[in-house]
Amino acid sequence: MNFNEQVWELTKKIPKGKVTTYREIARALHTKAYRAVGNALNKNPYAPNVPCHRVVKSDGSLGGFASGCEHKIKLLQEEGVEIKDNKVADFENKLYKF
DNA sequence: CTAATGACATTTG
DNA sequence: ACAAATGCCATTA
Repeated sequence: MNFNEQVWELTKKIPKGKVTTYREIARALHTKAYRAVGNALNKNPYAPNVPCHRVVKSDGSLGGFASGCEHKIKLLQEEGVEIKDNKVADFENKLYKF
């Protein structure tokens, strides 16, 4: 319960034009449950409230998304994040650290 | 309470 | 470098 809320709160804190990884979120929560983080975002009852599309995998790939990763790619590009071959360009540069 | 699952990550083949 | 297997944590059935 609390865990998911924490995940969503952190996800909400991600500034526009930046991205983060499930691992980073888990680390911010002082845990290694990147799996659970993915699960939390998957449920994501605060769909428009939480920009889950800014959360990507550790290698910069978008990972899986509920409404098609293609749409998320477009959203990220709108926010200024360039996507290259299903991966974030300048990933380390755009990566948001908590 | 036990078992299965997933929007992951890391190590092997 | 790519594909498959294994490990992880919290949630859900």
